[in-house]
Amino acid sequence: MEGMVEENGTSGSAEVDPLSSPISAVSSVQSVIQANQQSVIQSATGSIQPVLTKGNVILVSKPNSVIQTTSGQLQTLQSNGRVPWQVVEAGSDDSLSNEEEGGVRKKRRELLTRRPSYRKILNDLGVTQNAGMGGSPIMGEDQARKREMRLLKNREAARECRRKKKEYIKCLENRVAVLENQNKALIEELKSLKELYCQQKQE
DNA sequence: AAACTTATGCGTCAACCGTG
DNA sequence: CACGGTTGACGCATAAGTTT
Repeated sequence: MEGMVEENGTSGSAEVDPLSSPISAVSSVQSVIQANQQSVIQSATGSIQPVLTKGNVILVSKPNSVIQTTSGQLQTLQSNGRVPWQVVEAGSDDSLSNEEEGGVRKKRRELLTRRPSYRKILNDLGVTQNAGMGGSPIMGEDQARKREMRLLKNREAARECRRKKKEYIKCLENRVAVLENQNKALIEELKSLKELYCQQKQE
C-alpha cells in the first residue's frame, strides 16, 4: 500500500517534507533555545519564515504550511484565512472510558452524518443510473465533460487536502514533543533553584 | 496458511464559504 | 447568485499485523 503508485505517476514521497528537509536560513527569530534541550521557535511577526529548532523540529518555509505564531497557536495558512481541523478542547474525549468513548463517537457520528447521496437514494429506490435521464446528446456530452473536469479537480484537491492535513498533524505532534521537553526542563530548573535557595537560606 | 482485524490512502459526494 | 476551492464523511481497496 505504501508503495502504491498514483495514477499521475507520482507518489506522495515526491514532495519535500518540510519537517525533514534541511534548513537554509533563520532570520531574526524570537526563540527559546537552551543548551541540551529542544525549543520552540516563534515568529515575532507571525509571518512565515524558515524556522529551525533542535531535536523535535518544526520547520516551516512554505506557504500553505503549518506555522507557529507568538500567540502559540498552530494554524495552517489559507488564503481565505480559515483554520481547518479544529483541535478538540482538552477534557472532551480524553477523560472518557473506552465504553463511553464508543458511545460518544457513535453519537457524534450521528450528528455529523449527512443525508445520503442522490446516487445512494436512487440505488435504494432501485432506480438504475441513466434511466429516464433524457436531454440532447450534445448537452449530455458537455455535462459529462464538465463532470469529468470536476472530478479530476476534486481528486487533486482531495490529495492536496490530505497532504496538508498530515502536515498539520505532524506539526501538532512535534509541538507536543517540544512542549513536553520544555516542561521537563522548567521543572528541572525549578528544582535546582529551590535547592539553591535552601542552601543559601541555611548559610 | 487461512481468516480476521487494523491502518492507510484513494475517489467521490455534499456542504460550506469566499469571490467576481 | 453562480462558480470554484476546501474539506468532512463515506465506502472501497490493499497492505500489514494478529489470531485461530
